[in-house]
Amino acid sequence: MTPIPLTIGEAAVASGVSAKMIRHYEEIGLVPKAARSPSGYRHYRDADIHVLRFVRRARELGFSMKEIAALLGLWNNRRRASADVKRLAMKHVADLDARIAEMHAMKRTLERLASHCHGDERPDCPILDDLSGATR
Amino acid sequence: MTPIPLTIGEAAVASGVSAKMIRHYEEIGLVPKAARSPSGYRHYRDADIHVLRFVRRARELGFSMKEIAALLGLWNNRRRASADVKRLAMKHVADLDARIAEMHAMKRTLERLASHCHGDERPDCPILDDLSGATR
DNA sequence: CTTGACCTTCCCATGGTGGGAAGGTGGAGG
DNA sequence: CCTCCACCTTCCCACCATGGGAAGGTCAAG
Repeated sequence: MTPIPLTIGEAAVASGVSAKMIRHYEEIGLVPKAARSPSGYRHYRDADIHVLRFVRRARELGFSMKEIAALLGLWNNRRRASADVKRLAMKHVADLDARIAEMHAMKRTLERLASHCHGDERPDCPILDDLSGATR
Repeated sequence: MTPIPLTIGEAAVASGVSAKMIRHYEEIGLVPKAARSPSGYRHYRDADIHVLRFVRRARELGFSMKEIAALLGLWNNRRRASADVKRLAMKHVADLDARIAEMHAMKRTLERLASHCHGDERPDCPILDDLSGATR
């Protein structure tokens, strides 16, 4: 019943983080250095997989590496205040909002320009006119 | 009345593209190589500034460098079909839509998690629970 | 014992952008 | 004319997150 540790490839499958990225996360200090077998192979236990999954999930939610480092710190700190976690999350929501608004503005502009473009064989095109600075 | 060419710094101010980026655009072949003074200084005429402004505007609308290269090609091709421009623009709108949807999904998830987080001194926090894979 | 799948480290690429070092140029004021 | 400063040049490095691939070591199955 000794828990057999996983190799990095198995850990990648188990966590959903590529082996490349696991090494990278270790290198930049986001996750602790993995234990090594006598021959130098990294090996991973349940707790390590857990951390990797945490990182993957946070990436899926769009957190930056710095934010994830902070989240991992809070996760590992049993005396954290949930307010700190919430603040970090809401800050990220605000960032998302800003980026969404920016892209939405681009989208609106493009749709407006495209709606005036006949989109046929003729060369004249309000989209290019806008880009070239005409009539602005 | 000979048009005095601008230095790269002046071109940067006139176009809104930093000198760094002007050199970069030239290096990757996005814009043609600038003419040079005898001492090697790049110099820019109105037409060149026009191109740089085109690039800046396209970047503001979120087009990638590859897309901008294509747009510049169409811009310079008097026999272009406006349909080609429109297709490129609408493809970009679709890309924006996809990214917006992705970020919106992140936002929704985070808001839901945060709404269940009391955000006070206590350590227990549904946000961290979700990230750590609990109750999924 | 060979073979093939895996592991290791190392370097390079992406996409845009910026910082900065080391050295040359140009123009204005003394 | 000389000096000074702002500008120009090229070159390398950094970011963030990820992937590709080379060269060489390891392990297990056949």
